Amino acid sequence: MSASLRVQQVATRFSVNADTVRHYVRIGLVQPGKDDSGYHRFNDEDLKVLGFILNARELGFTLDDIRQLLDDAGRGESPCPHARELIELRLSQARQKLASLESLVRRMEDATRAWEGMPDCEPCGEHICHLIEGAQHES
Amino acid sequence: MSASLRVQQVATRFSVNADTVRHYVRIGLVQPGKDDSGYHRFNDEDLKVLGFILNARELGFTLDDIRQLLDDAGRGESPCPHARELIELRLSQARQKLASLESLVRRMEDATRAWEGMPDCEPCGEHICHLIEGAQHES
DNA sequence: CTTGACCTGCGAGTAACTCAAAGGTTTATT
DNA sequence: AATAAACCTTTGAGTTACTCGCAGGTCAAG
Repeated sequence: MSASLRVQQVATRFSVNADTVRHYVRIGLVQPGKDDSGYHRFNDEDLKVLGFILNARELGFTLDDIRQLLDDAGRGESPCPHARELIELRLSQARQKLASLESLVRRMEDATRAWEGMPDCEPCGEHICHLIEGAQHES
Repeated sequence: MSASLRVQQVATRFSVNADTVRHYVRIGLVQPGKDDSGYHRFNDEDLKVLGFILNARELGFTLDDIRQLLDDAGRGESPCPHARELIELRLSQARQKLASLESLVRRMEDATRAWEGMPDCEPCGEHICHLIEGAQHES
């Protein structure tokens, strides 16, 4: 039906960088065939796989997770149980990262607020930067 | 005054991995002297620098930022103006990352909730994993 | 004098791209 | 037809901040 596409066309269709597509090809997540001159040709199946990858990526799966899910499907098994396990893991990791990022942002905001009323320090040999070295006492 | 310390002792004092300290030495952020047998010896100055590094790291500065601040101080200039600029940059980046992480977590939570009522899919050739492929329509 | 706990420098692995180099192909223009 | 622009290929390396492993040197205790 639809003609096979080359890398740039695929990338445009999915709104991603062509190098991203090439990356997935390089690590074997998608394995498009090649035409006579050695160019990759993405058929409907390849496009489906690529769409799946991008979708899963949006849900926080790692490329390694995605490889496992594709392997499951490739072996004729349902990837769903695996997907449920993995998203639980990735979600808990994402929540941890979120919490630590939130506290980082808070520290940074506290510091910038505190620094507003402070003068720049002149090199005194005592400390390297009193703004930074003083920041540890807040919060 | 205080005796010079070796890597492991320094690491313990600052509650970090010894390899982290070695990493900072390797990339030249701290430059402790060496004793006769080639072991690094951290004197008070080195400890001050290391403390500064760890402090700045807690405030979201990158190691490259920290290198610049140390260079400023090493040239006898006040690192403070630089520190104010850099933290503004890093804070805005952190906020962006936070926002995208928040939306990721939301997507993941939405997906897991939606998946609770859905059966695992049997391989049908139509899709790879309907859980994941169906997720794009939510939110 | 051997064991164990330290230390050294160096190379490589992590995640997911992104960029560049060197060269081949196709398409459009002159 | 010649040439230039816009593709494509493979491969290697750079990004961040460690972390681990290796091969081998050093030092204190039993």
